[in-house]
Amino acid sequence: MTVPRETIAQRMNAFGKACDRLGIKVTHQRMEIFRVVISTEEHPDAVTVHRRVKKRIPTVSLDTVYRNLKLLADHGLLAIVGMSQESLRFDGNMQEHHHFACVKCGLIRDFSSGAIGGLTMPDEAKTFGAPLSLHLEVKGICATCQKSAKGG
Amino acid sequence: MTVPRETIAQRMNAFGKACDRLGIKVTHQRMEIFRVVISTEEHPDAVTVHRRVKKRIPTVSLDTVYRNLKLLADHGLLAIVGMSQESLRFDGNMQEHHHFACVKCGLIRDFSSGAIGGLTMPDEAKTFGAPLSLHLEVKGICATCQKSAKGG
DNA sequence: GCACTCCATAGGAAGTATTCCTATTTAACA
DNA sequence: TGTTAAATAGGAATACTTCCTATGGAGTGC
Repeated sequence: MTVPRETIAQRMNAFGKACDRLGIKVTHQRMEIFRVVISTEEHPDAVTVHRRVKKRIPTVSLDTVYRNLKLLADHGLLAIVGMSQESLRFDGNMQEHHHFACVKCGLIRDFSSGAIGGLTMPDEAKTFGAPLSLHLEVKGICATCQKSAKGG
Repeated sequence: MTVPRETIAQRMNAFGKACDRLGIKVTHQRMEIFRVVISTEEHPDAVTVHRRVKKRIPTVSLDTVYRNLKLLADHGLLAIVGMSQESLRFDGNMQEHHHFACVKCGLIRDFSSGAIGGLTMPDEAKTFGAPLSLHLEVKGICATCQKSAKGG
């Protein structure tokens, strides 16, 4: 349930190299923020990360935590769970369906899939409690954003 | 791409009946809020819903929109997309994995699944743009919340 | 029609979450 | 060390959501 010490050490090592490769500085704050996130399986929010980083760096600001979490997510070192930076979205389609979500503009579209229609609840999900629903979440770039990227 | 007029009419009809069944009043505001959400496939946020409802009911308040969207979601007439009312969550696990999310307490846990490991991108998802990633989102009640529900 | 009751609403205030602004600090590198 | 561009702290500003409370309105019994 906890992340092994050696796994963390390995990833901290890889982190330094990744920063060099990406041309971003390896600051004390940045390292500790990354360490907090990879050291837990509980998917903390920014305020939680901030609280934990403050134990080592009491003056770290919340803005720095946000800035770095987003930067690291942009570079693929972390992931943002759920809809990124969006407000709540509402869906009037109550039939079983899946989602395509554009990571650029936040567009969300429903689809249903013949091939995936008969998806069954994986046993692994049952170990956490009682599953209620199951759907696919596809992230990608929507056609509109693809076009505007070419244009720009 | 747009929702057919008759589908909307049918669902508005069913909406009235559902409200009666649930013992909640069919107010003008509530009807228009519902109508806005079922009339589009774009998964609007609360502010967008508010803006559209105001075209018909200029004095409608944002609070009313929020209150009703949540009420209708609670009763299963609408769905909330993504993590409900939560702040951003960060994930240090960059291997392919799926999520179990507790709808009560917001707990999120990763799992990987042998059975679902070889999931392939459904063709339907490609019609919206370029898919980048694919994962399962399981919603349910975690073991802890199950226990406390029994206790209470 | 009138009073009563309860649910729903408007509008603004309050509470969170996130981002912006800018003077200062610091990592990286010669 | 000195230089420089990137990064930071801390507070202000913004955005999103919920709370508070007086008011409104539908249904019920009279």
